[in-house]
Amino acid sequence: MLVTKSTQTSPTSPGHVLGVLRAEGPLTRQELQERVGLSRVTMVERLDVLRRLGLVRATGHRESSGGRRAEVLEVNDTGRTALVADLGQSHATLAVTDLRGTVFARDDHRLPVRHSPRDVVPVLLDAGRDLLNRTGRADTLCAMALSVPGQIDHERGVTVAPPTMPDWNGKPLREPFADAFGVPVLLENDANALALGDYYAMGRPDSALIGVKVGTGIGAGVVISGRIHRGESGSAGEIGHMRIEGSEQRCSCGRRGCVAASASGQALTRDLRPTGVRTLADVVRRVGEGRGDAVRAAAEAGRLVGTVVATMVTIVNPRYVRVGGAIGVLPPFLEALRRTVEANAHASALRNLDIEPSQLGENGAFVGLAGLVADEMLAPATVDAMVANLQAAQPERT
Amino acid sequence: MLVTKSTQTSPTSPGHVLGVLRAEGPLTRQELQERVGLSRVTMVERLDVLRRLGLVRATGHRESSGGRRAEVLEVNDTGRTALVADLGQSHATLAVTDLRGTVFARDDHRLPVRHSPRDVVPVLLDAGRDLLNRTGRADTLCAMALSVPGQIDHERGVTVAPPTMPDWNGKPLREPFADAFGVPVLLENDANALALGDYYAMGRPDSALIGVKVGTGIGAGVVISGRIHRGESGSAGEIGHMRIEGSEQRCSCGRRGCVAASASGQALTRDLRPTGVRTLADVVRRVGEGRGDAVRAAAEAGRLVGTVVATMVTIVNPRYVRVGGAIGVLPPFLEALRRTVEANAHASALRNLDIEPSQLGENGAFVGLAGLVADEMLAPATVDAMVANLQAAQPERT
DNA sequence: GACTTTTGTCAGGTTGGTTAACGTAAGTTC
DNA sequence: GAACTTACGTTAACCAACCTGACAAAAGTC
Repeated sequence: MLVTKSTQTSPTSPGHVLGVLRAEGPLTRQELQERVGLSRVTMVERLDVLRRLGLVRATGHRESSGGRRAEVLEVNDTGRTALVADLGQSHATLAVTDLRGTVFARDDHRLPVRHSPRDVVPVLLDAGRDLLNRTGRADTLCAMALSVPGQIDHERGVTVAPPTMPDWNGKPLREPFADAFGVPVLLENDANALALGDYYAMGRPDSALIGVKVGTGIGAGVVISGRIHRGESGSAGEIGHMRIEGSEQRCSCGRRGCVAASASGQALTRDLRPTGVRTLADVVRRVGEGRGDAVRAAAEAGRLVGTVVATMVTIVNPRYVRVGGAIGVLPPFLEALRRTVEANAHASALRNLDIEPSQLGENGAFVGLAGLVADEMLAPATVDAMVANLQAAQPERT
Repeated sequence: MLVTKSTQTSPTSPGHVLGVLRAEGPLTRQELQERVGLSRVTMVERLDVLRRLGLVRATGHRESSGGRRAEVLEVNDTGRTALVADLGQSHATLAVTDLRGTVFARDDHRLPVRHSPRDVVPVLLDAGRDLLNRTGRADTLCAMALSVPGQIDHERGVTVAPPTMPDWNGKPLREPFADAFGVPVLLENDANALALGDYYAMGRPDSALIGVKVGTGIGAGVVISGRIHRGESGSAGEIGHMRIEGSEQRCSCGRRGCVAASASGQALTRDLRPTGVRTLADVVRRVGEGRGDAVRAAAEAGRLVGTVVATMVTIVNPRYVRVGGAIGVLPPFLEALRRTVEANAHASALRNLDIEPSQLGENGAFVGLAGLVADEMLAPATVDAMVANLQAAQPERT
């Protein structure tokens, strides 16, 4: 009898109460009442339901104002579990997290460069099951989220033309995982996931945030009003394969003159090959060691990406820019990018602008994906549906 | 007793019913019922209220399916009046419109290039009063909307640092008009107003739209989810004063190398001065006549703006680009812009892209401003407040 | 004229919230 | 420890909003 009827979410429903608590941070019952506009009696009922679902919890007390202290409530985002995975051109990383992005366990896999879903999916399924068992959190699993390079067709649940992963084009990605784990599967572009990670890590501000990822490839994600802007064909922010004027550099996507052909990790590896570089890790190491040719190459890449980011900043006028990826966080790259943005962007867009490296290191995508799961599972409509199911299961309680 | 209490808009309130009707187009009562989820009895009550407020009207009938024909209802966006004004560097145009953007009367004023609010505002007040009287629509006036070049501080209701209108910086713009006409005053950037005009003219699609305006200056507006994206300091889309690399052209804003310094109407007028051009109108005329030097200059400007628009398209991935302004609609400019975008933008962002000249000609900004007024006055919360006032005025009806 | 469909209205019932009152828990002040 | 204050939970009576069902009129078709 798990019929999830389409629940109409009213501005007084439990889901909405949870939404207010989620948006306005830890609150006492009284504060919640005022903000939602419910009576004390009804609020007790709402919170009772939410607590039975494990969605809210007490976190402490306000100071006494002469009597009993008020209990402070917050959304319980550590009780449910997400299985998240970050899939790249040469790696696949899984993690088990809670809805806040805390990583309980992770598992890194190296993959051949031209891997195919047939090889990789079974590996991910096994590794996911294993991770869930090891952490003992299999029973609280509520969703899975997966980040991949390239655009995603969210309606069909497939990746579209990932330039460097041709075998993945059009392959169904949701079904195998949904079938194996019995939970919904969310998909997101890798740069978008990273941008969301930094956004959530900032505490979900109202302001817009641009996340730039420069690793093997180049991508960006734009967070507006707390959500990734995806655009008409899901390619919003895919700045890697725009052309820069005057360049004829051949790109791995088949065209010429792309930004990624000159400024990506792949391009740097190629350009520094005469100096003995073989892998992206070599580039990173040499820049870290301060080797002149590597530093200059990173700075030039930062300048190139910076011209594009300057336009992004002028168009979107965000509060935050966060730069991640193996190349993106290198100081010479970031400094050149920052200087270029400051020289080229519209003056007033620079006034409240804050360009920093991504704060999250290796777990950036995981935090983003976990937040995506949280937004999905803690959305008013989802919560109200859970409440309806709960009450269908326990029709009368005496 | 016109106390407008802060009305909580429930998903069954009159305001919400109107919102559904507005979003889903003309509907019969039955169709509305299904979509809103109300019983017939209640829907009759809702529609009664909305009709008494003059907010819905019948527009015709469905074909009979064997019995009485169903009446088709739609939002009445012609009953209320907006006073809209478009303020530029050398002109001020007022119009009286309905909420759909139909222009009943307009009035053009030429202004000195370095005008100040002290001179212009009284002129606008007089002209506005006159227009309202002439059209006989003064009694249905519900709001005023004003578009100006430069950024707007929406909280304070002032323009911020309009580069070419220094006397307007920080001057209160809402108060004088609000006091004179006794209605709310909305402010919007001129390029944003034009973008909104084209957006509304397309029937408010779900897709994103970028509006580019190239007249005396250069600006752009980004419409996402039916709303202008304004950004952190209200300068989103202000592409005119970003720097293009390699240019040292002095700009009217005081800096060097701005896009507007090379590709705006002002820049074209300057560059073509040796050939006898004096005004922007001269440029337009000569391009229309096919004069080689003017055509080449327009095409080069289109190419320059196109490089920026290519980045915009890649970042935002919109469904529509609309190019307006005196220069923007010139075929050589538009063609060069289109070619540059198609050469430089991300391939998949080009797939569903539709680049056309702005459809609205001289009235573009008016349509945008009228739509802005409509969104404000027909918003659920506003409507519910009107209903509350109506019922406070007529407490019991027998 | 008989039938069908849409629209309006009345009346009674259900639901989901309200206020009011009481009781308990957990603090502070003297 | 007693008196007071504030927070929290529960019950009961109440009330407004919306629903269902029944009836009727209007406006079509066959």
